[in-house]
Amino acid sequence: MARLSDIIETFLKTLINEEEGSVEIQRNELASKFNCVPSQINYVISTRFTTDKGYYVESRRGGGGYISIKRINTESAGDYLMHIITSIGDKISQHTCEVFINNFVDYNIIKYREAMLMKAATSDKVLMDVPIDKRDDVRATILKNMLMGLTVL
Amino acid sequence: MARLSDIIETFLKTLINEEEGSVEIQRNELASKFNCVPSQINYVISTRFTTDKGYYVESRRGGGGYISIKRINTESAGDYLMHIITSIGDKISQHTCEVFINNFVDYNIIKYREAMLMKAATSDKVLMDVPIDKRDDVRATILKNMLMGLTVL
DNA sequence: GGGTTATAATAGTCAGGGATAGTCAAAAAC
DNA sequence: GTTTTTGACTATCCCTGACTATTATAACCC
Repeated sequence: MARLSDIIETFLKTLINEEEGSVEIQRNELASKFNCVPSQINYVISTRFTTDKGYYVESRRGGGGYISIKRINTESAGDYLMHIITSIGDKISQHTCEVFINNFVDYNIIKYREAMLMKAATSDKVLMDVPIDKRDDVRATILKNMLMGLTVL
Repeated sequence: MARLSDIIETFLKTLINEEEGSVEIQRNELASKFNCVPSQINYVISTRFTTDKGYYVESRRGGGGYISIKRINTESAGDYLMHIITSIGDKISQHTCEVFINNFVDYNIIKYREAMLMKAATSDKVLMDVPIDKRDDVRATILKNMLMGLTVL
């Protein structure tokens, strides 16, 4: 019962690693390789290869069309973190928060144990005593403050 | 006749033992195995597989959704951490919290960066939006949950 | 040849259906 | 009175397909 979208995601990420950061595909070709409708490729890309997750996607229609995916260069983790910090608004849901944290791990910005700490500090479970209308605010504050702490190092 | 929730609890714990610490289930499937409504699975998990009891739960909805339960590793530093966790009361001031964290670093339980994260997540600055009479409770919860996270592995 | 138009070859969008899991409060059981 | 059980309602995720948009190239006309 493996989800096809996950398989395609993994396939693309492997390709990106092999190609050192970028890959160019043809939508229909990839779709037929995985026996799915072409639009599922769009679905995978729009849910897994977003800017927030550190990817840059370009495409072109018509004859010789293509989709190219590039991993954003994260040489200076500090800059990337600052970018993320400023992009986080005043509120953030637990889910979105986890997505961010998982990405930091993917990009080797934080370690697994650090991710566990961050998730533990921003889970709904931990914020039970915070009024529900304030919960996402507190979470955003905690997350941003932890990230700020990392940029200092 | 034992209560159904207890039976399901035992079943899951047996599975976790067989699978060496973790198990992945489908909510509806498990519910139909025990002839109960799916939400009873949620009840069992939220009452028997809590962080306090040493479990870590993740899930995903939609096609191919699942619920995964992991038992927290209680070996090595885990025992010491568990001891600390139980010694922390329901409330803790920012100052006491920092003393704890500094000690963890001194005793090589956590690294410097991890300490930064923990302090960032438990500072008064970050808990501004939490009603003052709840602040020390939330801080204690966050601290304990972060420490629990470290015992997972 | 140069410009215009038709055709084929792509990719994008969006709304809907099905498959899960989550929440919450009432009812039932203990 | 507390814990367990239930079910209606909600939220989320994946997959599909019809319809649209864009691009390159071939065909056509002058």
